[in-house]
Amino acid sequence: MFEVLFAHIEEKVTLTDKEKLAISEFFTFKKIRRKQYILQEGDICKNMVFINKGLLKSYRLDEKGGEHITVFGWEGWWISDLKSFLQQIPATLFIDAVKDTELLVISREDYEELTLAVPVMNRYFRILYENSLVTKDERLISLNRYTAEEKFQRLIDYNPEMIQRVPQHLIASYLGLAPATLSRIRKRLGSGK
Amino acid sequence: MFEVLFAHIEEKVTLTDKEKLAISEFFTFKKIRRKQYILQEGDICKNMVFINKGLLKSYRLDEKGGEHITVFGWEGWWISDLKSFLQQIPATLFIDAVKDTELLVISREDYEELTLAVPVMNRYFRILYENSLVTKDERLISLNRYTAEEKFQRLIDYNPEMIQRVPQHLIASYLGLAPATLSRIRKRLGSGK
DNA sequence: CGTCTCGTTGAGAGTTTTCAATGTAAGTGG
DNA sequence: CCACTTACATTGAAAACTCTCAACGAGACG
Repeated sequence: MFEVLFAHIEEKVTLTDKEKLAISEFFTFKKIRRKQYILQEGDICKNMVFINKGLLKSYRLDEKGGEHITVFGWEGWWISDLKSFLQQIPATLFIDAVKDTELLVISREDYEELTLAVPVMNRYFRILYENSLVTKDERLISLNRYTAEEKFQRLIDYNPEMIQRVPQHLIASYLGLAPATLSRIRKRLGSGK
Repeated sequence: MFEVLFAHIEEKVTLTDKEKLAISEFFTFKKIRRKQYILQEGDICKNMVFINKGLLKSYRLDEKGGEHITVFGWEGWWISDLKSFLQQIPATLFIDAVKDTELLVISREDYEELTLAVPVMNRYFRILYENSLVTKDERLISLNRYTAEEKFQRLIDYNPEMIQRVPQHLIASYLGLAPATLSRIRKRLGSGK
């Protein structure tokens, strides 16, 4: 049940069996169905979630009900509304399942406890966040001032896995494009896949 | 010389005098002039930089020489090309001084050493990166699918300090807008300041 | 005083969106 | 297994937005 998580942690730091045991006791296993929410705007984000299997999306709704995806999560990724989770203030994001998904869940208090009980987890989360920052930086650069076509081309170049896993209209939302625009771009690029 | 840095760290974790001494030995103080680079595209980013005083910008140049600002840094902020710094690969960013600036500099090796020598710094950097992630998330949401006017309005609402500190054409670059567009928006908003 | 830097403004060009219609695939319930 | 509904991609045409290019003016600085 914890294999995916431990494998992910051990890419970054070394764990003893004792630490693994300690870590495992902070998490709860959970299955959720397609379309099920794990967080809605206005909720306090009580949990950080590690994805064992499946596909989630986090997004914001605008005034007109339009969905703007901030992040996808699949096997081996963490997902949450970090701001809401860390500061325990109302969330601005929704998170729900694109398909049936298996999760490992840790609460805010347990997250803090975990870093105290297993100090090497500070190091793990530090490295995890470093990597996230790098990813987000690249995404920021992509979104800022690239044309629609360039954004999509960069996704193909740097994140081809997403194109295979995620339906096109969700990719459009992720790139900040109208679905119609993305469709036209793909035609122009010769169905760039 | 280290007051600003220690104050910043102590907002997040507690330091003993011994730890402060240890920390201080990893940093080098440096002054740089307006327009001076601390990093250019293609360099390996050797240092992470804490800003004591002044104003820096980090940016990317496009094919036509256009400058796209990713981040500003002033008193109490860290700046670097994190990807280049952590992985020791060529930088994609430029970083230079908007005005004369004072820095505390730490090298890649010393950064790693520091987290080993003063373990509480793992906690500090973890929290620092958590906060950065929250900021970047909000920036991503802003850039993605908001109109120019909404982007600027959100900057006023959420980051008014930047508007006071940073010249308008650099703000335009930061928001991914042409300077002319930002000027027109301000007129529309009644010189929104 | 001359040079730069920076902000403003106008007009036309280009990109992307919106709205609507169409076709197809997939999913659901009888 | 069929009929019905929903979800998704495609396409066209017009509208909306932002950019580019260019000119101009004001202020800072040496």
